[in-house]
Amino acid sequence: MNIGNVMPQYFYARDPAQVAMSLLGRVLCRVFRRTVLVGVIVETEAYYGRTDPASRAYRSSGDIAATLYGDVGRALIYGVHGKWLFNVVAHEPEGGGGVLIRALEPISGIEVMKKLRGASDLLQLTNGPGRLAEALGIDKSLHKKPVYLEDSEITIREGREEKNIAKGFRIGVRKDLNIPLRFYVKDSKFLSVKT
DNA sequence: CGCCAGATTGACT
DNA sequence: GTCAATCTGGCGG
Repeated sequence: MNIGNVMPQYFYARDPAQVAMSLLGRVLCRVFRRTVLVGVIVETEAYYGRTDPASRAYRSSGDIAATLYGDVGRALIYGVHGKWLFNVVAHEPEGGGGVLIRALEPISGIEVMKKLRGASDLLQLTNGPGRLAEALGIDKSLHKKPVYLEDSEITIREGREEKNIAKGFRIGVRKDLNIPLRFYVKDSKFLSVKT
């Protein structure tokens, strides 16, 4: 598979929902101790800024909120329930927001992913935000790193443009907005929840 | 400084 | 179906 060049920074300078949709079929590429770990993005969620009750920027002015309103195309690593979640900052010039990567289809470096996860089932390696972070060795040390630079430890690449897209409401969110902000590749076997 | 909730997961009844 | 481990930021004392 041709994983292509990195997506340029301006790719992320749009409405988070647009970016979340456009990221499906793209490739997440992580360089971890000389090994390249690669997966195709099959599930994403969009989050907004202060107007979104589910967003960490809803009522905070800390580092995470500042990052959500800062440079687009940077990783936002956030810990919940002891797991790390991987997001990319994406928003229009005057706004704030980001995209949560929720599931991948493993492509390369699968043996290393299995070792990092302590699991052997291919379908269970990267089918959830906490799981894919563990499988790719993602932790807070990648916080704020650009994903649009060729020599970055973590990058997002062209891959392909996915057309078979389905929508739904966000997973695990207590106070969701009234619009569907979860996007996934219909019929993928690697989703975080079955629908 | 202590307490609590949360964009989760895996083990167990 | 239930439940608790585990980590960070926000908020009250």
